[in-house]
Amino acid sequence: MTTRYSPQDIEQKWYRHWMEKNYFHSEPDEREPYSIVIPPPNVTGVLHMGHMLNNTIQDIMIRKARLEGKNACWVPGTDHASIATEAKVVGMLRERGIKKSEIGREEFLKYAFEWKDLYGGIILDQLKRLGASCDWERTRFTMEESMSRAVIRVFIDLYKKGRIYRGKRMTNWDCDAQTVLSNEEVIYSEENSKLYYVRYKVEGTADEWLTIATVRPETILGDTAIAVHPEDERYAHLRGKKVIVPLVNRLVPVIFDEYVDREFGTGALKITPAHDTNDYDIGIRHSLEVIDVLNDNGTMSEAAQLYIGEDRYGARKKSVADLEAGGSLVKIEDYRNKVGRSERTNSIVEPRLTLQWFVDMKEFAKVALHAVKSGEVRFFPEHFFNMFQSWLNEDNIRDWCISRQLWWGQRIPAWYYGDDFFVASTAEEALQQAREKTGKAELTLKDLRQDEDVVDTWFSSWLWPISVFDGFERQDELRYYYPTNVLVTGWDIMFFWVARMIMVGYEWAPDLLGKDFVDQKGAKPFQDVYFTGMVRDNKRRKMSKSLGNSPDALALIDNYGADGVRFGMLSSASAGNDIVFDAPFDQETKKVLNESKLCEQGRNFCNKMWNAVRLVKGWQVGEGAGGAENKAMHDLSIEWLEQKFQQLLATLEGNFESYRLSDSLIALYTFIWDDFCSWYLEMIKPEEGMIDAETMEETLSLFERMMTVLHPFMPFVTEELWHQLRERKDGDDCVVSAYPKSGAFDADLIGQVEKAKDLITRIREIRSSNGIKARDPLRLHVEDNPGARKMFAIRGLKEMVVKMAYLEVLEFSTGEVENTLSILSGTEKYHLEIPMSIDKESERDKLQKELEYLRGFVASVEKKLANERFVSGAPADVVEKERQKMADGQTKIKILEENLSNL
RNA sequence: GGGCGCAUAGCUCAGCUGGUUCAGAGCAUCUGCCUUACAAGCAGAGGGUCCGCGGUUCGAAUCCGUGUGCGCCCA
Repeated sequence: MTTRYSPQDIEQKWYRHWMEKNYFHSEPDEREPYSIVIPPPNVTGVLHMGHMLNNTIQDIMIRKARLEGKNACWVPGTDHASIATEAKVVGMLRERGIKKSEIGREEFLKYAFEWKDLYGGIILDQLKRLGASCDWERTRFTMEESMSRAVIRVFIDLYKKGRIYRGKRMTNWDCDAQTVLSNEEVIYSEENSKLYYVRYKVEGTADEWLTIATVRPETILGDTAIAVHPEDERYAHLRGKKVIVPLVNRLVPVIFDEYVDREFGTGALKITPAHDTNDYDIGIRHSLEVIDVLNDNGTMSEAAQLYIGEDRYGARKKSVADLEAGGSLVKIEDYRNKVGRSERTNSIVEPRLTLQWFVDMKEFAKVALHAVKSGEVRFFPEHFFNMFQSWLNEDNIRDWCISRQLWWGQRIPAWYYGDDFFVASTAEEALQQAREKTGKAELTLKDLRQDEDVVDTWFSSWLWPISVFDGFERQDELRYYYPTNVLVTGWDIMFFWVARMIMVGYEWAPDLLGKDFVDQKGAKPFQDVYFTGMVRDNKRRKMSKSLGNSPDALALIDNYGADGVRFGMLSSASAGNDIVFDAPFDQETKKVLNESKLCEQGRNFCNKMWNAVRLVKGWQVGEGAGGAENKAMHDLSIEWLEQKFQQLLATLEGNFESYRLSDSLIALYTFIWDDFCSWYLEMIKPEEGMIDAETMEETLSLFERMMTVLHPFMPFVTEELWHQLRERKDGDDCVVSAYPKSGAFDADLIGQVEKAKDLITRIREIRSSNGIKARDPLRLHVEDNPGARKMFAIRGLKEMVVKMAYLEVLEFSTGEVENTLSILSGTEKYHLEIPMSIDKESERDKLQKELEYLRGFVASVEKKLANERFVSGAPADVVEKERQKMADGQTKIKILEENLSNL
């Protein structure tokens, strides 16, 4: 073995081995299932920090379950990401000189699938580098045939139930992509704009004007009212009056509505129902006309009357010029406002009325809310329920616009004939319906026209926990794996994904699986939801490709190994909290360096364990090596570490229950590095390299159990060391080893050894501060008292202290020993001989300080105990603890006082 | 404007049901060590008015109120 651990070859080797052994594959059997469905990344995606965090957590949960003997199944896959993928494919075609509009739908989809086959699997391969133990045979894709069938089935089902409808709605329109965007696909940010003050003449007056302020003067062409606040005295006299819209000379009413903010601009608001969400609502309240002045592509429509065919920005310039020329422009101010842009095309989003398909969310929201409120689905951390609730409550819930003006996706199963439409799974069925409805038997397929749009990608994803098991078509697998155990996802998609999956579970699981099943196991798609935080840079910005503030995930793996990166990601990620990733920023190149102190710590940890194996494997096993004294010390060391290991297992169990994975990893790190390497191995380390067989065996046994327990967090290094430790038979791999059962532990023994460790540390401290070499033997005298007697009665403990503190002599004494430094450890008193004269002055100072602190401490405890309300009010064990503290404190004070007077 | 969250060591964060084994970890800093596993290491050390103010309590980093600063979500 080399002196340094190098992850590169080792990680590839073991991943290949695991795959060859097919360890990650799951088939239903009689074992308890443990299932997770991956939040499917976009096919267009590449691995970023968020994925690494998220998938590391899933891998930990699934590997732990596997080690515990459960039938672990982690289903991977990707979603088709309508908008993003279509944009990529259009880009690819453009490079080849092909226009989307020229080739038609079918041809386009061929190219899209071609693109997907080429690039769509990249992120999944990257997950393998991270060590993700997905069941790759089960890899799914949301545009697969059976998953698409499920989408259509659910669409039709909901339509029949009256929960999908078609309607005109104010939607976010992307003029470049010419599609509706969901709210979540629009990014709002502050931008510099202008506020134009425009005056409208009041009808029937010679020179009375009403001035409004707007950032979008081109929409004046669509104005159908001016609104003011009903209590605004400035405008009270205008009740019942009309004003003339400039440029188009349209006569529109002055209306009174409380929505208007009197403080903003002039307190008068132009109302353009076709192009503003709030205006639309006001328009409905006041029965206003809706004039849509924009075409799909962002140019002015015929209804605008002016600038027809001109794009919206050109129209803005011209309208401003014309307003000025006509004397309607009062002034222009600089202004900062929030502007919404398309996440995909960066085009400014236009609020626009369009005919769309909607899912009625009222009932769904209630069900999802109840599922979490009742505890059937548990959130970790819990406080995310607040956000969940505020989104799903009756006042805030909005119907879900599911149509997208794209080709890449499941086409909406609706066929039009004139003003009628027919929702059906096939054109033939739709034709049948059309014939019945119209009474025209002569209708043919050619008379029908299918909706051009596709459904939102999330309409595929919300079926994921069921559809990955083909649950809408056959239930054998669903019956076994459903409900899944945990969903691990970012809180940013709580609404478009988590909530909707819950809705689907409750809506369809009872039909698919039957009442008995649901009564027993629940309809929910998952038991727990673990929300991960966002990975942010040191300025607290979300790491993203567009900001360029994210280190390259794969480069990090190259630098530190997957285990190192997993450690780094996780050690700073407590549940739900955002993590600030520590990648440094190069001021000169303005680029994030692919470096990380946290990952370095993980890499160092691997190296530490690697070297521990080197040490252990370097020992020769010899009969009776070291004699009886060593044997006693070894036995104690083993016993102590075994007890601590049990304690560790109990801690881990508790942490896992509540998804405190970061705490678990830190606990393991501390145990392995400190307890095992720094203490245990040093305790048993033989002088001459010969060790007795029993100690060797115990050490190997402990080591391999540690590897199993650490395996979920750091799978590669543990597998490698598992094999370095012993010769293994085929199939005897760490990844499928047995997770140790936790049991009781002897807290008293642990406590006694901790006391001994404290004594050793104090001796080392004295060495360090007095410049005594670590290996200069010293003489230690223990003052005889029952506590010390008890401690040193433990077989092997004295030998252990002698060895770890490099003592020449350790013996009981009754009185003071000349020229010694006194040590107070626990409530025991020791005298350490040192090979130089003692600086009594500084020693006195030190003792004095310690004494002061202790007296203060004891005084506070005494005060507490003197308080009747504490003694009677506090729990008995707390009071008892305080009494013990006081007694110990008093003993210590006595010892310190003695020491002082003896100086 | 409505809501959620955060504020603890120089930095990044733990601290789950209030009780000096609770003021902690890692990194960074300082001192001494190439001690036969590991310098990607070993042995030690220093460092905090737990954001301010008020309250509840026998007792508050922890609970409540309030102020300030920051982040996010919704409008």
